[in-house]
Amino acid sequence: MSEQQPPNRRARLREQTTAEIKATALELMAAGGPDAIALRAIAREMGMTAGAVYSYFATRDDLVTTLIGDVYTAAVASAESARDAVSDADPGARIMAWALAMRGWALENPEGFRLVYGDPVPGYQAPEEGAGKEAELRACTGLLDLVAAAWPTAAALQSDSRRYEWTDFDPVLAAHAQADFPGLPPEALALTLRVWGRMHGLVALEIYGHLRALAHDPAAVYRDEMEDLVASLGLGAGAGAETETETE
Amino acid sequence: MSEQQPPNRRARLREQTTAEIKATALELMAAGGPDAIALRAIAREMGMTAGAVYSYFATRDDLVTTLIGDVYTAAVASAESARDAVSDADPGARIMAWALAMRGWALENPEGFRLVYGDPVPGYQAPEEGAGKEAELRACTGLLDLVAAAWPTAAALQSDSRRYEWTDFDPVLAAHAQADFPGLPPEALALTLRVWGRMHGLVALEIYGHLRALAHDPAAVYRDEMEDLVASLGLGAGAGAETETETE
DNA sequence: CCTTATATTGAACGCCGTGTAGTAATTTAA
DNA sequence: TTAAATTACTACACGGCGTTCAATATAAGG
Repeated sequence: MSEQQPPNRRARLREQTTAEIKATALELMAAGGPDAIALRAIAREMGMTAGAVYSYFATRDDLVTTLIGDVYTAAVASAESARDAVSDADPGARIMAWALAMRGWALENPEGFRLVYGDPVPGYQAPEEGAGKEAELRACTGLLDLVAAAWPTAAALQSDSRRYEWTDFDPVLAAHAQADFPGLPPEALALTLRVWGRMHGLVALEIYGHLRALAHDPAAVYRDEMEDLVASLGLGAGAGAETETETE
Repeated sequence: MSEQQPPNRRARLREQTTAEIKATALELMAAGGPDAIALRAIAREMGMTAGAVYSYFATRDDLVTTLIGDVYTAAVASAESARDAVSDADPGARIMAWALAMRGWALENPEGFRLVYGDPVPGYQAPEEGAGKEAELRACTGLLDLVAAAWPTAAALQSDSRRYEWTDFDPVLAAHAQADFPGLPPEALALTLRVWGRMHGLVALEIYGHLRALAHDPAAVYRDEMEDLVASLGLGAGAGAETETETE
């Protein structure tokens, strides 16, 4: 019970209660979907009144925004670590690792996926900036790293019918690309977004229940698709892809 | 005002009111998203009481299910007609037509897309069968037709690392494939689902606002991705792909 | 005409997010 | 230490939601 942090005891209690609110909200979400994130239910669960929550979050949407930032950040972090567990020498395997990590996270936290990539909650409007936006940018830069590593082999395989400019993209993302990968053309950024979409599509269909009724082993279909993606970048899947496929 | 149909005048009134409820629901949805589909709001708009709607739909979820069926069916029909407006002789262009029609529909009816492919409404659970399921199957068979037409050139480009059986897929879809395309292997069905996912991914990201902040011309990115898809099936985009790209 | 089925109303219940006034506790300043 | 200000919280109210139910009006069929 000895206080070690300089800040007030009050501030520590506040931080603790804030964390409990978020944790309770995530529990409710895991149990009943993003719609179950109700201030009254959270307060009830915590033995508080609904109004008390307003001392911590000005509105329910503020809480949801915070949760999106947390969940999204955790998802991206897990994808990053999965990717970095594979050697730089095998860019194809690194892409596979990222893709499988993202799908694995989505299957383990389907409600989190809905929260981040769907309509989180009735009437919610995502803010222009914040932790969620940062996590999204971090996801894109993570993918950009992968695409940049593949670019030497992928460039020749791209159709050159359409040209892009750096100004076609988000300034922050474009600046990051130019700074970290000098010589990389803006077309690589377009390819990054396409890769993102390709990784996202099957997972979104699966999480929202459109795939499970049609295919008994969505994991195999997804793996096939990702192998085709890696091949389309002129890379081999490498030896790192020898993992399970029938798992759920 | 002369009755021509044998059914009761009452039955006709019922049908008419049912249609008005659905139309009002779609208006509300277009204005405020799927969450705006509220029985009380519909009734208010129609000068009724909320309870009266229960004579037509046993529950709000029943209404939503009906709407999903209608909207999904309309979307698939528009994709089919766009596809069939292109000659059989150019399978690649037919695929492009389908993809662009689906994306166009999604951009014109973003709330409809959310209704069909997202969480339509708090706590909604999609039924196992019904018009929505039929529309989904129709979408898949429509895509299967496209993939089957591409199979002669696409087969050789597929990785043969993974084999599928017909029993890996929905029985109805598998039966349709075997009946309509004798000689087509089950791997083509897996490819169909992968194509579906690839067409869906970027659109889903765009509709839910993840792409607009990052790329100023999502249409160009999507078109690139679809051209790559067509090429990956061993097809050329053909002459039919010469349409606008900067449009919104 | 009379009985039966159906459409509709109005009120109620229990959820929800949100605001407000008042109260108790803690922090800060004097 | 005491007084003032900030903060956390409760209790209550408002309007909206889906849903149920008893009562009532209307049309259908015999």
